[in-house]
Amino acid sequence: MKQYSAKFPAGEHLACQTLSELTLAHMPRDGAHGRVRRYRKTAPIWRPDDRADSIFFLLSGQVTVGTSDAQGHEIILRVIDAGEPFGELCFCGGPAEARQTTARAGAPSEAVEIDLSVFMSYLQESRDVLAAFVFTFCIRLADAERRIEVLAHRGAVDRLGWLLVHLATTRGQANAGRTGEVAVPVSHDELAQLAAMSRPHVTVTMGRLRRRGLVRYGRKQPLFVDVPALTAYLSGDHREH
Amino acid sequence: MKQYSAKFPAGEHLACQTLSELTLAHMPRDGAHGRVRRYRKTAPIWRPDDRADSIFFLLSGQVTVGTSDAQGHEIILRVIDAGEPFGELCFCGGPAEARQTTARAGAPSEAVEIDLSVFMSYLQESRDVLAAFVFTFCIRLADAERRIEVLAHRGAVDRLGWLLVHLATTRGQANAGRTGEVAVPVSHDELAQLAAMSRPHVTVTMGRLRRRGLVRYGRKQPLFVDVPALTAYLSGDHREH
DNA sequence: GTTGTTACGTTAGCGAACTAACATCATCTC
DNA sequence: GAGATGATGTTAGTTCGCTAACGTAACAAC
Repeated sequence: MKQYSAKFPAGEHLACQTLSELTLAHMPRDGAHGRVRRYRKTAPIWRPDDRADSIFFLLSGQVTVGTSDAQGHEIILRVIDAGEPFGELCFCGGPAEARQTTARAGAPSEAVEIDLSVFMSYLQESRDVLAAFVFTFCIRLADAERRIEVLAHRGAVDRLGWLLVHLATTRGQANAGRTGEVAVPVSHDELAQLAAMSRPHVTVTMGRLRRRGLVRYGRKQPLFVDVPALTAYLSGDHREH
Repeated sequence: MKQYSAKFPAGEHLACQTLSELTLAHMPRDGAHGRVRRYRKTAPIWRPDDRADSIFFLLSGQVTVGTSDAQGHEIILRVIDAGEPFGELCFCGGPAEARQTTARAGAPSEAVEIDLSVFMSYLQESRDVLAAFVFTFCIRLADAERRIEVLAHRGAVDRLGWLLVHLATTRGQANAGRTGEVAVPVSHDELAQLAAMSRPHVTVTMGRLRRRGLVRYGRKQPLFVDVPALTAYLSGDHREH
């Protein structure tokens, strides 16, 4: 549960030394019966019309799942990091359904593809695997609902600000620098696709947050988010003057 | 799987006479050990700071789960209809976490509340119950990602239009009238909270869709959505003139 | 070391959506 | 039926964010 360790500390959980996210380690013989595939950067892994009849585990690299609207705007639904499963929504649709989305390698990547029917038979064999699958779904649903919450904010400062808080708590890594600061490796373009705004407006809005000292970044420096300060700023009435 | 019957016809699914959404019928002795609670319209069921240490099943009525931002805008994350479980995100957070959201009765409602620890022991007892739980999560994750997709559209016509398509395929009931038309019982105010726009602008935008014959409604008549026509309109380049 | 590439930075002008306020229509309550 | 309530309809004026275009900084390839 690496990406959620900040929000869901293992120690506080119910009774769950067994509760963990689904990984390739849950598959028998380390994923035998799966096909290992390699993808170049920007290469598509599935397309909207492809059949949803398999589930993937990302071995290395990064994958984004998203769609694009009629005007050609690409939007990111979810980012997958190494070790995580993706394409898992085939579970409730069945192999006759289409993916509807596009998955694309955001960096050179390797993934194992397992047929849905094979995967389902794995699920039958162990309650632990099934429980891990539930846990993964639960975390992703919580994540998706937070994204809905973020996107529901009108106003660029709020939407982008809450997005940064969300990213910092899920994908960020604590920084050796000032306390509260978290490094978030993300480009303005990716932020635009996550916050559903234009890239130039992301730059303008980020500049506004930077001038207030809520984030820190530069042409060479990666992005640092001061989560407590940003949260306080967004929660308060920052509409004055 | 009532609300998804249109999208996920049972016949086409893998091997799943057993695959169904989690309902109170999956709980032993029809939910003994659960507390039945009654709520008046608009009464809160949980608040953001409440502990997430129980799961609910809605017996009758309707519940909305949502949040409100710093400006006081209420936004709806999800709508729960009779028979469905809610508050299930406690599963991955554990009982020490807060709900973060607000659940509110949208109509006079009855619900069964089951302690998380009791519920977890129910999950241990049957693989079918666990599988149903996975299925419910999977459907809700798919639903949440479609909501993200909807909210990522800029422009009121697109956002509201795709929201109506989404609602029609999930909550709508086929109409005896023209084919393709689906009745969707929803107010402009609720649409505003779902699409993250102001209520007046919803009315203006709905009027625009009505003039084009894509939806049909009136002061007394409920809302009918012409799904194929609306989908075609939104998919095409309707930017001309 | 010039060129291509990628990401961040900036601006002008325009169209879109919000706020705030009020009008209309139907239903419910007494 | 006289209000009260709640939902839809409408508008004026202002703010906001988009498009489109271009500028700048860092880096890689050769």
